[in-house]
Amino acid sequence: MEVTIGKGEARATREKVNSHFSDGKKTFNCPITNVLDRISDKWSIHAIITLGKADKLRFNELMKSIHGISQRMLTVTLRNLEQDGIVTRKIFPEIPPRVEYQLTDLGRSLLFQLIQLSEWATSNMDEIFAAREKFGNTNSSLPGR
Amino acid sequence: MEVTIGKGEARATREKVNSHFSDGKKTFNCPITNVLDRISDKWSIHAIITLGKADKLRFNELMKSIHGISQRMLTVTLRNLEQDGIVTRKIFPEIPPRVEYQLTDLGRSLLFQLIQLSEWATSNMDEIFAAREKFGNTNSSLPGR
DNA sequence: CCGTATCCCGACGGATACTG
DNA sequence: CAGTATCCGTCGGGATACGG
Repeated sequence: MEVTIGKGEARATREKVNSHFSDGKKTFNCPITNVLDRISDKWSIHAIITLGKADKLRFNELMKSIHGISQRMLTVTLRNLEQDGIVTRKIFPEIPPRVEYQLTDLGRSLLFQLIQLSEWATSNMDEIFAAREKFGNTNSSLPGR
Repeated sequence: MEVTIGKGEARATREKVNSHFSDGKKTFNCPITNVLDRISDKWSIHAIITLGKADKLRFNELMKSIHGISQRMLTVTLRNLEQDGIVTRKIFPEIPPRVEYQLTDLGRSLLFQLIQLSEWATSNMDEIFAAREKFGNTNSSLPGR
């Protein structure tokens, strides 16, 4: 068992959560709805982490690095991230054209959070797969989404 | 500016990312694709954090706490979380029936990550809204998804 | 090379009605 | 109370073709 949060810490954790979400106003203008839903699409996390691995990347380099993404979705994803101030888009007026994408400071601070999340996912993947199989279902990997 | 990662730390961060993602096998059996995509749906994060706030919750209590969720989607979301070993579902054979949902240890360790993410979102929401407006678009809050 | 413009399908998820 | 069952609209996102 990889989980390190003991039974006794459950209450403390709950209090910590409450202290950050009990405000009615914040619930209305919800950070999850307004911010996290934006990066919960199919490709944003991949794009951010890929950019985090390499500093600057060109469009085609991103295409090759993010396995399975289409040209259209890469464009859409990058535009959203740019709009949210998470990546910058620098155009070099050359022929053939070159465009470099790079995380902003804001983007890198988000990257830091996503790394944590990914590490969690990596550490607990086996346990989750086991749980899925135990549940009675067949194919545990490659869920439809 | 809320961002605390300095320019000089960018390289160090990149190395840290690489050390966790450079393995070809892990990229193939990708933790993001296999685990995070699962909780990237419309309601999972809300459900997990809501359960984190209250220890045990009944079905209707979750309905009331998660603003806007439908009966169907709450059921679907909880089943997925249960299947992944993130929540437990305890049925009390009474009349009227009672069902209590609670985070598992695995769920609470995930909750911890999601809190961090939410805190990030809360801290940087203003900056993101500002970036969205600056981009030239109108409504910055309440994106369609 | 780096996109945009269309077309289109499949799923996500809401609304509603019904059951143990 | 805690769900299922069904219907159905919306839109995320893939494939393809074209443009600067």
